[in-house]
Amino acid sequence: MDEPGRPDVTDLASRIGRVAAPLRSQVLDVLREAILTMRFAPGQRLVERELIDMTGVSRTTIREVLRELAAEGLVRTIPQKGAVVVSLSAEEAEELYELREVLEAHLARRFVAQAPDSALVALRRAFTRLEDVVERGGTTLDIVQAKDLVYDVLLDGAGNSALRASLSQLHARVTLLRVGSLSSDPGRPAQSVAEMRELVEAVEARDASAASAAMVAHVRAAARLGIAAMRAPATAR
Amino acid sequence: MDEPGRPDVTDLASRIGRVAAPLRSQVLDVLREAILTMRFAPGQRLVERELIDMTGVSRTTIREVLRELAAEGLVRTIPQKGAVVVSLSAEEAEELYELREVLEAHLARRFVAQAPDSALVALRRAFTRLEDVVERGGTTLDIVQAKDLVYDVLLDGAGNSALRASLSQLHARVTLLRVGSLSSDPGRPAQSVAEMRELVEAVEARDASAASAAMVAHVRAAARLGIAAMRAPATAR
DNA sequence: TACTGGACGATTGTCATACGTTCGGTCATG
DNA sequence: CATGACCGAACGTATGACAATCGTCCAGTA
Repeated sequence: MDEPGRPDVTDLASRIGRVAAPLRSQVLDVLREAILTMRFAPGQRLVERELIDMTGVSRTTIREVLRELAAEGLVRTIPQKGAVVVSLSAEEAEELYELREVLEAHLARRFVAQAPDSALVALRRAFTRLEDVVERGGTTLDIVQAKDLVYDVLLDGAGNSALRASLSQLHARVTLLRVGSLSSDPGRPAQSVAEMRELVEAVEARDASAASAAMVAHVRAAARLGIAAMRAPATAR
Repeated sequence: MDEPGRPDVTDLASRIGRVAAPLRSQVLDVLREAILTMRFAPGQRLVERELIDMTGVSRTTIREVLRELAAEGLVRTIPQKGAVVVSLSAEEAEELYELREVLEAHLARRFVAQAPDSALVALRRAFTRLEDVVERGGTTLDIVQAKDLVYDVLLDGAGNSALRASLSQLHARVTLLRVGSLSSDPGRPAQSVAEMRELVEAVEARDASAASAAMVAHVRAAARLGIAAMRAPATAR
């Protein structure tokens, strides 16, 4: 793949070409972020006019972004009423966690089966970072980010972009609960780290079944808390 | 479910409310259909102006639809160049089939585990229909539709809408190959039916493992042909 | 008082138009 | 033949407009 004597053109292209980031995608990122960090609460209406004032872009752009968010499953578009931030029912939450279980179990297997050694190193590094953040009591946001990084490494190593796409979408939707579940129980982050340690060690031992099992255990634990936390506060509907 | 003495309000609502089907969603359906039936070939550019002339709707609407198609993974939007019908590389095809394998194996298990008897009946009926269509040599489109019906029953019975959403998206993307793989080999449809018969019988025997295995076998067989067919004609890229 | 009916404002759905920017190809020129 | 200026096509974004719809408030009536 590499041509040693020549400068890496690909890298140049990615650096130069991207100065012109489509305005639309920037807005998309901002709004997605706002939803996932609960700056927009589930159930909240996203009125076009307000988004326009908020972002400074035209209605055209806003509307296109809302379509994308809808297709990603982060907002629901009610005819003649507009976009509303998705709020999950307990049932839907269970369904999502069930899917995560299946996909992440596969992710673990895939990673063990075919990740190069460099990916193992990266995984250990990302996990250590997660440990650090949790130990020194980072904010929920910090923890989530560190965790996302771990997943990122896993997805890279698994080398299946379709899996990445599906899981990313799933994670985004589950995140609408995860913030709640992580912050609800002070002991959860540490527990979560312990679960991931199981995973990392199984992976390093190249034990696919153990890794898969550890991942399933992790998702199940998250699911238990996530769903419990959601049944309790009775999110109106 | 039925209240014999009273008119069915739900039905009325679904009949009346839907007269005002958002124009946008109609266009979305039409374009999606056109892509999945290869009326738009993979790699083909979708020029906004042409779509406008073709559908009679405004550019605004067309663009919003294109955003949704992009988020669904059916078109790719190249900055400053516009929408292009996705064309899968052999690698991506393999990734998609791998995912299908995982998700459909789970689908089979879920169905066995929790589908009500009525779903079993529906499954048998849908499968019989598929048999019929294949036996009397229906068109590729007929076969695909009959098969989609089988999957629909399976997804209904599994009762996980998130799984349905993920698999639907996957199927849509795989369909960009499937038409080719089904029509390439005259014996394939019959073989495919045989594989599904395994599945149906395993399901009827309430044997989750067998059902899952049958499903995996089915997907693998489809994958083998689909990928082979795609490496052969060298789809330009 | 409670209910019906209608007016009104807010917001979405859709359209038409406009303009700067970028990409790709043509064509003249050295 | 290669280079660079030129030009048209198409996209990205913005603006303004108007009908249709939904929710709400208010007045009139039983």
